[in-house]
Order: sequence, then structure tokens, then C-alpha cells
Amino acid sequence: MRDVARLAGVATSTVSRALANPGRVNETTRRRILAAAEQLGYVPNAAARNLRVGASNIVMAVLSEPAIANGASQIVPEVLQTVAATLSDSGFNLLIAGRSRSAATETHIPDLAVGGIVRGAILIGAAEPPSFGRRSLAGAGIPVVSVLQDRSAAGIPSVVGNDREAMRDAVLHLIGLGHRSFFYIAGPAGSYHEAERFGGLADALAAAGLSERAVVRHGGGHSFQDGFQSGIRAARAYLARERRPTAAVACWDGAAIAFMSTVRAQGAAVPGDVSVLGFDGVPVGAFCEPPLTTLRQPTAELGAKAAEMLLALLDGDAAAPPLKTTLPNRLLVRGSTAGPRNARA
Amino acid sequence: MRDVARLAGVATSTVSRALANPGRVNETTRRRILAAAEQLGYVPNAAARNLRVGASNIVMAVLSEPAIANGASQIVPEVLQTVAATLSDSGFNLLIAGRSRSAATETHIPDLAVGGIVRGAILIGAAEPPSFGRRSLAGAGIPVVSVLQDRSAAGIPSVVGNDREAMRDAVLHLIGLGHRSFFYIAGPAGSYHEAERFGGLADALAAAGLSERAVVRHGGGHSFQDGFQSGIRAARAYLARERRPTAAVACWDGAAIAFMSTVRAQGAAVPGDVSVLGFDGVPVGAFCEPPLTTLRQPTAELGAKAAEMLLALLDGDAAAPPLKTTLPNRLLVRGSTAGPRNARA
DNA sequence: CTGTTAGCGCATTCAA
DNA sequence: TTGAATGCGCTAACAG
Repeated sequence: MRDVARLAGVATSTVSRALANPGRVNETTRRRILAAAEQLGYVPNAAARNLRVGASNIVMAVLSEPAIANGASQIVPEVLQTVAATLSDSGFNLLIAGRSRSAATETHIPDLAVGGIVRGAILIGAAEPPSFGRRSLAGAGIPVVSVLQDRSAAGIPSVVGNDREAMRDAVLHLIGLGHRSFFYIAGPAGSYHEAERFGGLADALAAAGLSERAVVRHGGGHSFQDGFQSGIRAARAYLARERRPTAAVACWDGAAIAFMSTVRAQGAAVPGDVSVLGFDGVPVGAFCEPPLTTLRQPTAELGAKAAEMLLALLDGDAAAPPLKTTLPNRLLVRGSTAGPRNARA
Repeated sequence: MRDVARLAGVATSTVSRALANPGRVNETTRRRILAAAEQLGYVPNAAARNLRVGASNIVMAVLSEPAIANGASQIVPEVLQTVAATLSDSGFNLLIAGRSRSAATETHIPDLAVGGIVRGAILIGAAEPPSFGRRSLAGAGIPVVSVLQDRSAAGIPSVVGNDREAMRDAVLHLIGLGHRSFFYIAGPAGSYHEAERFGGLADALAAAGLSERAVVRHGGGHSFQDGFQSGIRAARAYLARERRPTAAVACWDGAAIAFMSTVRAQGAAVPGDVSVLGFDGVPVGAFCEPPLTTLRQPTAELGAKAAEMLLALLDGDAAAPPLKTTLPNRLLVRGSTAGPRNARA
């Protein structure tokens, strides 16, 4: 920068101003400075700027345990992608703070915040609370937004899908087709999505005047399970039943896909013997046999919305963002659902 | 830090030493300093450290155009995940530098390097050259490693799968089953993987003494296409043919899955009428109808290896890394491939 | 509108 | 082994 100043025949502070506040400097000198900077291939030192300003232009994405890739689900990567793109368009960079294997390096997540490296954080579908040791992310004093998981109760603005309502409506659709008995394939116990989606199923049963016993719940252990594996195990349990429900509802597409594949391999027809409903809307569902009926999460919108909210927070917008923003999931009716065979009886 | 020094009754320089070079300071004073730091909840300011040292502990991942999520492929997210985990275990953070939508913010990718924000870069399967405008990443003087794509010709250490050999062997397997005519579903024209994989197919034909005309090549336009879409289009083209090859080989699993689903919907049997071979080894392939035979990329190993190489480079290891490291893909033979029907004739 | 000055928090010289 | 002093590159007061 000193070199640029020298070449342009001005002081370094003028260079700084010319680059940052185009308005506060004479147009001709500004041109001269820009030319000099161009000629010298000058690139501002971000570290120095961060130190001086006391803030960086990096935002941290805190991912959930199963992390970036998991089963068939591309939900997290899809959200991540829009978040990155949205931030990037505003000149922010995205730092991935996956939970590491060693607990020792875990601490560094909140440290990044108080250490001045990151300016804000976006929690993506993490099941764990955003606090580590005695230090909490929230306590670091940086803006935080959550997406895919509702943390509004903790005071964190959250952007989520209407999982509960969407699931309720989808199950009501199945009930409308004539189904009266359900097999539910649970996600990880205690997870937000699991609670919401099973809740939606329960809501639908209640709304239709069915007993809670109309649903058999399978899985939902505390240990994390790959989506496909849980689908396979669920299929085995389903096939072993004396009386098989006519519809299976999965918490994830991955489980639904593996369930479908497994029961068909054992001779059960889908949707003839059992209708299957997934959740997430992964693209590959359209190419399953039969194509999977599912609820598509608006991943791009979720990511964009969350990023925008964080950007607003970073801009110090006066208006506090709503604590909970809900975007609709969309029901994609495909071949894996139909009326039960004996519905016509 | 001044507060810590004061509380411990030492100079700030001693605090700095105590925290960085545990050996170069008296054990008792070190304890005192650590206690003080603990008590005050001191976290070093990373920006200041970066400025002073002239290097950060952030590594940048440059992703390819289709970016993080794409079709059925979780290759990039899987690699990204291991890369992030490996770096994290060594105290490095990962910054995502996806290509942004506006060309204006594109420049900032190499700028991150020369601006002192990032200390190294890892190119993940990007089709574009790692240079933007007149500035190139390579010219920024930071260590760079490429994974999923061979850039050794550009002097960049690369970690890749043995796509060509793996494809050759897989096709030889098909030839061994009796196939003599092939339908190839191409990936994006000019892409590294497309070239390697089609090359492997050609190698196999040559090795088996078959003519180049034993393969019909479909697709491979320059415009980027979603993997599923290209599979659907390929299926239409395949079905429209007078004489249909007995085996279809896809550059990606996504295309293979969509191809399989589409031809089956039109009455063609898999593998009865046509065997299908994919590439990537996405987990969902096991649950397709029929389960997809494919070549699995060693994503975790690729990511870990690339990250380790970058770490070695950052540590200033004397030994230059090999320019090209090749890890084996693994053939997963499943239900989508079998001998052609008339092979028995 | 522009130049001078000071200091962000840290690591590292050089003395002691 | 420790303290004092210096400067990394930049921005923001304050003067001019």
C-alpha cells in the first residue's frame, strides 16, 4: 500500500480512502490511485484490515454431527451451497466448522468467534447445542442464525420448513386414499426433525379421528444410524409383523428408499401391499422403483433466507429478525403411494 | 493479553511465549500465566496473529462449477467432509470458495490467497483452471493441491482415482460376460473424468480386440447437464436405436440410475435387455431396481490424502510430494449387469 | 480534499 | 529466563 501511495504521489491514508470510500476523495486522485494499485497488482492485506477494524468478512457454518454428506440426503450440501452463494454475493466467505473427531479441537469453534476470525455463524441442522465447554457460541457476541432446525426457543433466529404441517397434510392425503394403519420409520431419537415429523403424523391421525394405535413406530434409537440402514432394519421389522400396516411413512427419504427396496425384494408390492412416503425430496427419489412419493424441503430457499437474515444482522439492521421463519415443504405425489388394495372392499 | 500479563505479573511478551513456546519459559511462571489466561477467559486474537506472522491457519477449498451438491453424486461433499476433518485435526480451518454467480466477486478467490487470509488451497474436482483474470491461484505463492482431478501437468500435486484403469477393467468384465456392443453415456465434454472414463472404455475395447465402433457414444455436450437429465436423454436415444447395444456404461451413477429407470419404464429389462454400469459408487445405487453395478470412488481416502499432502506442504516439508497420487476405485458388481441374453446362443 | 499520526494485538528481536 | 521496544498493514481521528 505504501508503494501504491508513493507511485500515486499521495499518502497511504488517501489510498485507503480511495479504495474504501470512493466518495470521500477527489475523482482525479482516485483514478491515479486506482491506476497505481492496478499497475502494482496491489491486494489489500485482509489480516491487517481485520485487526484494525476488529471484524472479518468470514461467516462460519456449523454443521451437524453426520456432517456434510449422509445417506441419500443432500439436504445439508444443498443448503450449504445456497448459503455460500448468497454470502459470496455480499462479499462474505464461508468457513466450515464441522465438529472434529478429537474433543481437543472442539473448543476452537467458539474460539473462532471470539478470536475475531469469524463475524457471524450459521447453524445448519445441527442436533447439538451450539456451545462447547464453558464457552458458548451465543456468548461470543456474534450474530447467529439457525437453519433446518428451530432454535427460536434459545433466542436464535431460525429458518425451517413446516415439517409438522406438511407431514400432517401428506398423511391426511394417505388417509384420504383409504389407509387406516401406518408404519412409521423414525429418525434419530430426540432430533428436531424426528419430533416434528412424527408429530405431524400424530396430528393427522388425530384430525382424522384415528387412534394413536393406528401407527406402529419403528427405530429411533439414540445412536446415530445411516438412513439406508434404518430403512433396511425397518423393512425387516415390517415384514416380520403379523398384521402389516398398509402405509409406511419415513422420517427420511434414505430410509424410505431402502425400506421400499428391501420389502420389494421380499415379495411385497409397492404400492400394492404397502404405500411408502418419504421426506426430504432428494432428486434420486424420482428414479426409484416405484418413484417415491415424498415431501420436498425447500433447501435453496431455506439457505438463501438464512444467509440473508445473517447478512441483515451483520449490517446491523435495526429491525430484529423474526425468531422463526417457516417455509413450506411441497408434497410430490409419485408412484409409491396409492390406495390400499382392500380399500375397495 | 495485556490483562493476562498484568494478572500474572509478567510482560506481554512472556505471555506470548508461554502460550506458543512452552519450552522457552520457566515452568512456574508458565503455570501462573496459564492460570491467569484461564481465569480471564483469554482467547488470542487470530487476526493480530495472522498479521504479525503473515500467515493464517485457514485453508481454502475451491469447488467446481456444479459445486457442492449435484444430482445423485455425493462425491464432492464426501471428499469435502474428509478434507475438513483432516485439516481440523491439525488445527486448520476450511474456507469454502465456491464460484459465485457474479463475475465481480470471482476475483476474490485468488485475492484471499495473496490477501493473507488463506494459507493454502485445495482444488476439489473443479473443471476450470484455478486462475481468474490475470491473477492465478498458483501465482499467489501458496501451496495448492488438487483432488479428484489430475492437474499434475500444471505442476499441481494431484490425488485422483485410477478412473481409466478401473473403467477398463470393469468393461473387460462386461466383455467377459459376453457383451460386444456398448452404449456410452458421456459426462460434460472436456471434463477430466469424462476423458478418463471414456478412455478406459476405449482401452478395454482395444484390449479385447474390438473395433471402436463397438461403442455408441451419447451426450457430452459442452453445456453442463444434470446427471439425471443426461441419463433420461440417453435412455430416449438408446430406445430409439434400431440395434440396441447390450450394455450401457455411464460416466456417472446419476446418469446410470436415470437411464435404467427410464428404459425400464419403456419396457426394456435390466439386465436382461441391457446391462448398466455406473461410476462413482453412490450409496443409493444399492437400492435401485436392479441394484446398480458401479465403480466406487475412494472419496474418504482421496480427501484425507489430499489434505495430508497439503498439511505437509504447509509444514514446509522438505520432500516435494509426488505430482500424482492414484488411489484405486473398486468395482461393485450388483444386479444391473449380467451376460447378454443371446450370449448363450 | 488530503497528510500526519496513532494504534488495533500479537510475535519477535535485542538487552538485561 | 524475562522485559522493553518495534513493526506487521491498515483505518480512523484529527489537522491542515
